[in-house]
Amino acid sequence: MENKKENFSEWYSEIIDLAELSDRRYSIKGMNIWMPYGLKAIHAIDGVIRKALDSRGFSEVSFPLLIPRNQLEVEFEHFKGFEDQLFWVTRGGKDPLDVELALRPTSEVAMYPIFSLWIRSHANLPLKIYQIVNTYRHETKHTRPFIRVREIHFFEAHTAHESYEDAEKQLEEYDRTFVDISGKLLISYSRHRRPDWDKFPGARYSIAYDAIMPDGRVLQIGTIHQYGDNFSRTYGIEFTDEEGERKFVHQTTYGLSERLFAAIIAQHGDDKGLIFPPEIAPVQVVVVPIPPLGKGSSDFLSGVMEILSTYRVKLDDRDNYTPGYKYNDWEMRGVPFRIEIGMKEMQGNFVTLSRRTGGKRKIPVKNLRGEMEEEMKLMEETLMRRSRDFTESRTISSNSMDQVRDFNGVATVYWCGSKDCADRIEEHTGKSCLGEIMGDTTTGACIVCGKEGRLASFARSF
RNA sequence: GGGACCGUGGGGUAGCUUGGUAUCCUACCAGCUUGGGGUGCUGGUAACUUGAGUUCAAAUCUCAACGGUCCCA
Repeated sequence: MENKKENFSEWYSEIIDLAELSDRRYSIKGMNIWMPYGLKAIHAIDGVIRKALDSRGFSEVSFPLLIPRNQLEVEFEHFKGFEDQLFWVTRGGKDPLDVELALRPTSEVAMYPIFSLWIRSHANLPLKIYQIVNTYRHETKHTRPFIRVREIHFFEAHTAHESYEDAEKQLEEYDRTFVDISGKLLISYSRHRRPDWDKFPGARYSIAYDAIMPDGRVLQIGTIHQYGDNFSRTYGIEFTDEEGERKFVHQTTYGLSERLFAAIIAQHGDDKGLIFPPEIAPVQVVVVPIPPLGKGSSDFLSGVMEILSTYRVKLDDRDNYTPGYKYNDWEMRGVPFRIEIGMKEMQGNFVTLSRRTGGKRKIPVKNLRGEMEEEMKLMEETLMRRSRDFTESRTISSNSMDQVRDFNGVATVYWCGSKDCADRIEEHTGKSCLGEIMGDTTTGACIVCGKEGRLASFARSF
């Protein structure tokens, strides 16, 4: 393996290749193949997201992929934001289409005309739906698996509310949702209110979740948007309130994507390869038999497999590979736990458990079920702590432009909020403005102009 | 948008300057061997992005297309 800290880019593409997460050899740039192992992982991530949303009253839907041009061009600001990245379907068979169809870059425009049919009265509100679908953006920049692709494995929640205040409360619920999700994926992140010039096209304002990667750059792994009534006025999404008055709904969205997977790979992996959080590991425990085993081995092995059957467990009984090869192979693939079973284990009626994060111990077979549960929890704690420590090590607060420039990571500074000052900082440091840090209430002198400002982050980003 | 570089078996590469037999590693297949941290040996399959040009002869030189990478805005 490449050294992860020294050359993240190479490490990243090498591990995706070796662990068989994604095949990049498809002939369209930025459109990769989900291989079985990678697909299992992203489906598990989907599962974590579904659980977090379903438990909060969201319902899953699925809208069509194609959006007619006329429907798209109605909301000008939104359209303009995506215009340069749209894929178009222009023909049906040999004949040109009367109305050209765009592949959704996101689904506001597909959904909202239908929202106006679904929503009649306050009794229909709040409307809370989500979908997990592919979206399409014609990226021209450097594409890389899970980070920048043209066919995106996308998650989007959409809500509609009676009032702006209700919509604001929804944003807080999204935050709690993301605490749940990131707590299972064990990734650390920070929250920023994106500057006005960088908000989602059509939004009142946008909040982003940013994760730091090993090379010090930042990856936006999630966004929440307050739309107010920007879209409902355009698409005529009205309801009758309790007083019989017609009003426009206030809307929000919440977007996540396969970039979560990228963050997991990046924040947990090491020089041996991947480390999967137990919750989403395609294989949680691998059992490696160590020959020669002798009599009774199949009973012993199947007994252990039975005890572990509540987990995603795999018995590696390939006989053309040595145990050492298998250790390295499964470690590279990020399996959290390995159980070794040889003659010694069979005679002593125990197993040897090895953690991907380091350390081995012997566990009597009769205690295995309970101990495994404990070990899973411990592993989660270890990975979460590592991820937080890592993020902390890549973050500084500073009041020196040179230090902001030279630090390889995220620098937080006081910033007055003006575009001019952000431009000055970006120019001097090569880092771009992520926006004000959410939840921080301190104030200080802007690093550029000296006026009162709030704490904001600057970093190179993907 | 501007510039630079690169396309050789599944992956990574040598060869290109000076035109002629395509190298090595890895992966894969078969067999034997081995097995508590990437066993070893033997044999085998498999490649010059595409098109045009120059030439007796092109991976190599020229032009174009397509694909990719990196840097700058």
